[in-house]
Amino acid sequence: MGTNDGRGGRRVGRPRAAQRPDSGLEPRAELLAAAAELFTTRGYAATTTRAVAERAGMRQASMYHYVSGKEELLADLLESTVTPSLTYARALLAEDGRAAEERLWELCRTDVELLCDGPHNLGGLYLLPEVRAERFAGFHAVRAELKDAYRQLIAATAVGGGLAKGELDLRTDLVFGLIEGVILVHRSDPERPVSDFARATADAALRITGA
Amino acid sequence: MGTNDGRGGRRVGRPRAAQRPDSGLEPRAELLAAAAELFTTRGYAATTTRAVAERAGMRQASMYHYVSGKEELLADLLESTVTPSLTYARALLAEDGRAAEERLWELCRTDVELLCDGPHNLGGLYLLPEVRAERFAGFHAVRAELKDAYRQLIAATAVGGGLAKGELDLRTDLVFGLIEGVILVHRSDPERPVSDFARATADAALRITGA
DNA sequence: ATTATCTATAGATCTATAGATAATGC
DNA sequence: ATTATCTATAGATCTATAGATAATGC
Repeated sequence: MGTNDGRGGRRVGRPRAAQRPDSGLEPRAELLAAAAELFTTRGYAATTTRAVAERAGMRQASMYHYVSGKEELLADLLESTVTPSLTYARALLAEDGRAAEERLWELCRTDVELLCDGPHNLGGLYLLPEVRAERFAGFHAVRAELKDAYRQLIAATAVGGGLAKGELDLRTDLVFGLIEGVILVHRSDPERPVSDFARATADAALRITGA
Repeated sequence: MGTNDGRGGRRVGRPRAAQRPDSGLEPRAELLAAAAELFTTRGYAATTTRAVAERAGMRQASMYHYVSGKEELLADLLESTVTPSLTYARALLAEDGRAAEERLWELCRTDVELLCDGPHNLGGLYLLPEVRAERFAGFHAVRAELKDAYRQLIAATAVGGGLAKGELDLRTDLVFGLIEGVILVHRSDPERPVSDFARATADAALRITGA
C-alpha cells in the first residue's frame, strides 16, 4: 500500500511541465482554488480555462482530466459556499431553548464571516450574473432554504410573531439583503477586520427586524 | 434646416439591413439600452459586440461608428446610473432647514427606486466584477462622493452627532451596504412593487443608524 | 459630397479532443 | 499496465478594420 498520491512523494503519471512548490492540495482542489480566485476577481466569463489550469499548476488540457469545464467548477464552488451556512442555520433552528433573537444574531454574524472570510472572497461568487442560469439550480435551492431559515427565526422573535405574512417576507428580504449586501461593502474595502464588522452587521439586522 | 434624423422621416446613409419598428431612440442610445439589458442579464464579458449591435438593430461593425467598443458602453452606463443619485444627494445636503433624518430617508428611498427601477435593472451593473477596473475610475469617484453624502447626513442626525469617526464610518457602510444589497433582493424577485419596497428599505436604513 | 450603414475578413483568441509521453505498479 | 500529464490542433468563435454601397444634401 501507499500510493503516496502527491504530497511530497513519488507520483504516478507524467510529471508536470512547470514544477512549482507543492500546494498540498489535490489537483481538483487546486483547480477549485484557482477558479475561486479568478472568478471572483475577473468574473466567470472573462476567466479562460487556460488561466484556471495554469494557476493550478497544470496545462490547459490537463484540466479536463478532473472536471468537465468551467461550469462544473462554478457549480461546485457555489454549493460549497452556501452549504455551511445552511448546516449552521438548521442547527440553530433546532435549538428550541435559546431565544430567537439570539439565534438570529448568531446566524447573521456567522454568515457575514463566511461570506467575507475564506481564501478569496468567495461571497463575490453570488454577484456573478451567470449564477442565475438554470445550471445552478442546486445552489438556488440551498440558498432558498437558507432564506427560509432566516424567515423562521424572524417569525419566532418577540416582534416577529405579530407580523402579517407580507410584512414578515419584507423584513426577511431586508435582513437577507443586508447580509448579502455586505459582500459589496467588503469588496470595496477588503482590509476591514471581518470579525467586528460581522458583529455590527448582526446588530444592524436585529434593528431592522424591530427587535 | 430639418435634417429629420431618424424618428419617422428620411434618413441620410445606407438603410439598415434588418428594418424594425422605429425605437424612437438615437442610434447611440439604442446601443446603450441594448448593452444595459445584456450586461445586466448575461454579464459584461459574456456579451459580444455582435449581440449588442444586433439588439440595437444594426450589424456588428456598425456599432463602431458610435462607440469605441464595449468598454465605452459600460463606462457610460455606470456614470449615468450613479450621477442622478449624486445630484439629488447634493440638493438634499443643501437643504439646511429640513431634519437630517428626513433627508436621509428621502435619499435612501430615492436611491432604491433608481437602482431597481429603470428599463433594465441598471443597478445590476454595480455587481459586475469588471467594474473594479481602473478604466471606471470616474464611476468610482462619483460613487465615493455619494457615499460621503450618506456619511454627512448620518452625522447630522440626532444620534449621529455623538458617534466617533470609526463608528460613523461603520454605520455609513452598513446603510450603504443595505441600499446596494437591495439590488440582489430585487434580482431574485423582480416582480415586487418597487415603491413600497423603497420606503421599507428607507425605514430599515434609519433603524440601522439608530434613529 | 457626405453620411450611415453594409459585407467581408484578418488576426487573435478559446474550448475540447486526439494522441504521445513519462512516470509508477506489478 | 495504468495513470497523469503533455503537445498539437481543429473548429468555433469574437473584435476591429478596410472598403463598398445606398441613402440624402446641395
